[in-house]
Amino acid sequence: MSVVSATESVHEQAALRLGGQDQRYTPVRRSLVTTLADAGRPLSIPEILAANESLPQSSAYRNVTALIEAGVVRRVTGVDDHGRFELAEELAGHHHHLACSVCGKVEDVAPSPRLERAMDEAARVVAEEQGYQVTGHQFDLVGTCPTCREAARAPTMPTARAGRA
Amino acid sequence: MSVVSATESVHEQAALRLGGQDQRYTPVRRSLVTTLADAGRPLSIPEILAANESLPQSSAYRNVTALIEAGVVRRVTGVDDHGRFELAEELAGHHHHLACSVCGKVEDVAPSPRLERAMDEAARVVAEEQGYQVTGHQFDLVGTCPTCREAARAPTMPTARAGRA
DNA sequence: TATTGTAATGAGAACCATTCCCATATAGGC
DNA sequence: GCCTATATGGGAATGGTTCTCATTACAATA
Repeated sequence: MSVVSATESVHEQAALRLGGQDQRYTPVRRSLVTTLADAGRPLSIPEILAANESLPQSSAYRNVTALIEAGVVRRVTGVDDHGRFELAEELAGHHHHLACSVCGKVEDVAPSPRLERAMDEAARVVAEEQGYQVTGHQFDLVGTCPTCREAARAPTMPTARAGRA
Repeated sequence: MSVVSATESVHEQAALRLGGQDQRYTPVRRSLVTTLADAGRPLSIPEILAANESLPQSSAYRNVTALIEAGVVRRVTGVDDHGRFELAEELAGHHHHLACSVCGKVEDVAPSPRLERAMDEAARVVAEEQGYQVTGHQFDLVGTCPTCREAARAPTMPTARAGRA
């Protein structure tokens, strides 16, 4: 559960975890990990494709899934139609998210000790009361990013959707 | 921002909010609100349809969207492929969620004052540091529900998906 | 270095939750 | 009752994600 921060160690960890499942750390997978590490925030598949010109969509989806199964990458639920992906906490460190409800962009937020303590306590209480085995938590802030606040004059309003997450 | 708890008031509020947008509080919409109020946890469209035998899927989606636009219903992002819906906080009260990562079911969790204070503080800090206008927060616990823990012997493992939220 | 088995790749088809379309039905206001 | 606007519901369309399959790259072994 130790947090590894140097970029090289991220690749080592990824190779190790894939190897543990008889899977290879191929160039495509390495570039995916690099892209996610460099971004420092959860990326959607379109964002990943934009950062990797020649990467086919099907390879992006397939390899992101492979990395999830190996525990290298984690799926993040955002506010728009796209799933977003980031390095697993063991590789990128524990943190939270700040999502823009207008454009869907998601930023990383550093956790505070006080908040973490309060959340752990809440998890304990709930585990007891409802009989769940609590494995993790997610704290997301929702707001409007500076860019979208700026653009708020031009009436490009956020659309209410029943739709996909 | 006052919390209305009696079921009748929920309908009054719903009618009021729809009326404010020149929309009608029709029988279909009333039954949707009743279903969500009775459930006491966020429901997916399939769950809503199961509770309303004769309701066409298209009407469920269309009216959930109408209720979202009127501020009666809120969309919740869960851990599986389905969007989930619950009454807006002004109607159902502020609370958090506990999602089962195996079957996707979501339960409501009562908030604790200490946790709320910590989260508000976190929101303030982030608003300052990143220039966002923070409009809300979401705290979700993830775990395994008693049913799925029981079933964990039979190897019906949760599937890793890049997929839809 | 040829061989062989296994996993990865990429193009496109398939899938399916969600949205859109349109003809019909219903609710209020006159 | 009539008129107009909104709601309904069946089904088609949309589009993000997943699946299929023929091909290619890799690793180990001889």
